[in-house]
Amino acid sequence: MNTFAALADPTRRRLVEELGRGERTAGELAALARDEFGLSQPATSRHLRILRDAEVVQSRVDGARRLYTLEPQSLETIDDWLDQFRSLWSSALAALGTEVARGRRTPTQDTTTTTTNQDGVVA
Amino acid sequence: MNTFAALADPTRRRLVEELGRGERTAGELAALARDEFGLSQPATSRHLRILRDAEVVQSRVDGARRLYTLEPQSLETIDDWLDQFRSLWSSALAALGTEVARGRRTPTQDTTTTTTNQDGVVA
DNA sequence: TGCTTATATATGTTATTCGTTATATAACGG
DNA sequence: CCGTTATATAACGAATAACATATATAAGCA
Repeated sequence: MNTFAALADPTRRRLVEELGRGERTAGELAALARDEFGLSQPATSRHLRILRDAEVVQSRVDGARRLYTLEPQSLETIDDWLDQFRSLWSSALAALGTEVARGRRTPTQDTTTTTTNQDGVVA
Repeated sequence: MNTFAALADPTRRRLVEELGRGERTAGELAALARDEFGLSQPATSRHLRILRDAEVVQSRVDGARRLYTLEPQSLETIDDWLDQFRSLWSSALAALGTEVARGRRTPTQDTTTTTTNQDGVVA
């Protein structure tokens, strides 16, 4: 789960967003990072290396260029990690669950036959 | 989107996972980090501060204890960010999209009336 | 071949991160 | 009140991160 660290940097997230729209050359990505963040070409190259090492992106050679593509599986890993928390916000019961977990004794409305991950809630 | 940085550390992810199961005291979390990572109490306290600053967790005072709870909205932010990429893996067409984006001329099977984010695919 | 373009790596600097030990703060129990 | 418990902060060092400038590598082209 090195992926989180790779995405911890705003520049890298921006590069990943761009690659979400399709394949890009290193030069196109460097231009983007220069325009939006004022970064030098080597700086972007370093960011791309970090993304490559984390397998968030992949590159292939095309003559003198390097073409980068997103590796969606890496993002899916994060999505999978989030699964264990999704019940805490995705259902209508999320707010209730939060209330109860924080010690409220009288939730707004009674709810039977439900489960959440938070303590103090019916399991 | 400071959240990614907060979750970049494995110890902090573990603490968040634990808090996903319900409210915990700082001491319980410190014990967990000590047992699983060999960390000192101050080290865990620092991790908790980082999670607090990033609003991934919240704490409240209970006598001499601090009770920590997860702030699920922060995780939802990540989930929302992932939305723009989800089509790249969630559908059966994801693999096909990848193929085409990478320059394959003859996908395994024809698919009409679909859209993906990747270049070279029907929009 | 030799200049130019495209991209990566090297180097040095500064800022940040993460850990430890030591210490402060505040509540608790006798 | 005092010792103990619970937790945070201070101080410091080692490792890492991120940037710029300079340079290497290799392809493209006249």
